[in-house]
Amino acid sequence: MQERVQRLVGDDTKGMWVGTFHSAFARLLRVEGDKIGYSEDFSIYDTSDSKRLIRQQMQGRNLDRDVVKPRAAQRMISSAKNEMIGPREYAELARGDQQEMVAEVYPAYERALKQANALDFDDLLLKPIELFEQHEDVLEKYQRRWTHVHIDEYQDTNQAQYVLARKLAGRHKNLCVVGDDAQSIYAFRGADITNILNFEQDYPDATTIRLERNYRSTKNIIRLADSIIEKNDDQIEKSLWTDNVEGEYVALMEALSEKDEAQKVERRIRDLQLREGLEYGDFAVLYRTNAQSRAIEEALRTENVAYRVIGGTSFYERKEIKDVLAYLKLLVNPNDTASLQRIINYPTRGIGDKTQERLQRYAQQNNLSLWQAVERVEEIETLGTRAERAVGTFRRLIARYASKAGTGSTPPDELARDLIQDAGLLSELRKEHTRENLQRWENVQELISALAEYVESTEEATISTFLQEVALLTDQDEADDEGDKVTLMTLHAAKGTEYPVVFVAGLEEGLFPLEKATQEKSELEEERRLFYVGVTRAEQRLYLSWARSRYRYGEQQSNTRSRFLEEVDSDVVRTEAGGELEQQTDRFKAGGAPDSSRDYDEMDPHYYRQDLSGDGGSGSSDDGLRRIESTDGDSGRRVVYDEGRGTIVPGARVEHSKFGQGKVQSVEGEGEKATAVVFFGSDVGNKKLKLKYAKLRVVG
DNA sequence: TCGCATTCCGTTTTT
DNA sequence: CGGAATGCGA
Repeated sequence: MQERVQRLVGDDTKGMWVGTFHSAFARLLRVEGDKIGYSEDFSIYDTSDSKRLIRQQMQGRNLDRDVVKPRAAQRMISSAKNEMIGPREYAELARGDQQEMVAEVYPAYERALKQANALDFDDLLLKPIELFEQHEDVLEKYQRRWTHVHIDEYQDTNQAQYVLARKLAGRHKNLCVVGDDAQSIYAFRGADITNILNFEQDYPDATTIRLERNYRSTKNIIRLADSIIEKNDDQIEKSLWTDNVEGEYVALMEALSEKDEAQKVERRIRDLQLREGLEYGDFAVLYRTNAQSRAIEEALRTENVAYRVIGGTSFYERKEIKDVLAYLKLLVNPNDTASLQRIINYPTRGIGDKTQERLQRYAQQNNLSLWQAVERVEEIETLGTRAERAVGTFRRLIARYASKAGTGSTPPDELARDLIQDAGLLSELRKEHTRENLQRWENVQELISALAEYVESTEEATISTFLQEVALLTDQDEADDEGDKVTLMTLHAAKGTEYPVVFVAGLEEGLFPLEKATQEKSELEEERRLFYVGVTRAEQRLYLSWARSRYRYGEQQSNTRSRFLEEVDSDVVRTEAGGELEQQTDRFKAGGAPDSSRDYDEMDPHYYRQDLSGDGGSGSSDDGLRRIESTDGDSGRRVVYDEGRGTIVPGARVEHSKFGQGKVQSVEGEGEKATAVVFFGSDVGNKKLKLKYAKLRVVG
């Protein structure tokens, strides 16, 4: 992309910039932030830093965490910011306990951020708007510098990005956006599809060019994609076409468990690689949630198939990395309270909860940042001598390195290495010789190397710029790791990529679409667009897979296959055996279908007598119920199928005293805790029932 | 204050 | 299941 843009613009790339909104405006704020009260060394807070700050504000004000948890509060505040609703306006709009409490925390959170000289992700867009509004001249400067503005994936822009684009393009009116409403998958984080839908109204002179020819995929894949997206009511009419070949059928793979699914994927990859001469780099495995990567990784690892995982707990999200980063942030920006709290007592140095509380109280009372309180330990009367000494030692450690960093005489990587050594971080990791600790230690070394490399390769590199860049790394940045490897990622991370062979795994009700997203039409349609995004990543071959059972929350859960599979054009799909896809178009109608026993027959407990992993066994228990057990391979987890309640299985038709007849969608837990999700027709919808209480009668 | 044990709790998806 | 938050004894 960057290359292509460069070719368009020519060699004179002065003033040109390619990247995300966030990193563009973070850099802009570095230069211009002082005009609205931020020094260039501001910290960038990720979601967990924000959460930490919010939790603290709630504690400070004695707010009941049962009403709103910090995590929820963080999300609510973030959404508000995405819609450009400030604390004052929020307070006016707040309705109900939760929102009213958030209304109380929101302004305090904003003050805390300010005091920490920190910006959260949302601020990186909001503050530039503030800046442009208060300083016309700055806006003008950038309008002149960036005479043309191009925005890709415009369907994923939010309100703030919309305003920024409008402002920047305000002078030259050279704005070009590319987007596809069918690929809008970020509504949950404030992306506003109306930005793209109303573009022609907002810019009446705009020319619209429809891109309806697909150069990527085979006819079969496009037919499948079309059949998916046409189920959405909310969309712009398009007719896609391609000159590409018909191609292979789309294959549907059915597995017994997530492990089985992973193995099937792995075998298929190796098979294609050998027979079709494909490389590992030609394959992508896509899934709905990051947790699903584990099973697939395991299968690939056992067979020595090289792979890379995009996203998930990425390198920079690991605890040990965040710890080191927190030390570095503190050097650069001592008022960064979230970072200070993170490491003030890690490794433990005698500054426990009580001492921290007292520091905090002192800071609040004297309107100081936490670090400023640390600097004045001697004045804090509530502290004993032992605590005072511990805090003093810590203060001197940080101050020593901060001044070293200030003079710039020591190379940043060397400074960082010495600091974490002195702070005891390295010896903490060497304390116990476990494999995990060794890995963590290596990760820390890798971070330092990354810092060294960054300093080497970047003009005017400082620790501060490094930290700001690192905070904004995206999944896509991780992707260009070289090497011939299978790529594993979430469907969200797959946006904008393409691969000869694509697997979309985990097509099960409750997982994809996610249970939570099935109630609201708009959310279900977003899930469907996500499915659309997934299948349109494929160039040559597409595999869809689902597993009859899957571990979730450490419990085994049985599943029915995703409703999306019942919706697709079955003419282009074949099962693994080469058979046609049998769809159950009526499965969501409650009235009872002629073939409704089909699922049930397949779910007969005997079905599971087939050994899942090679070393299973069976047994019986003493409660009078016959059970079939198998031990699930290396995990040693016991899989128990309870024949006593046996008939309540996915697919079974049941009757409830209040809701009437319905169809079991999934069953979770066992014994006392067993629950089932039952669909009672479109009026009632899905209900989650405890089998212990809900007396379900099996009918038919 | 620390360290261990126990309980609790959750999963979307991400800049 | 696994990580984080809480509780308790030393």
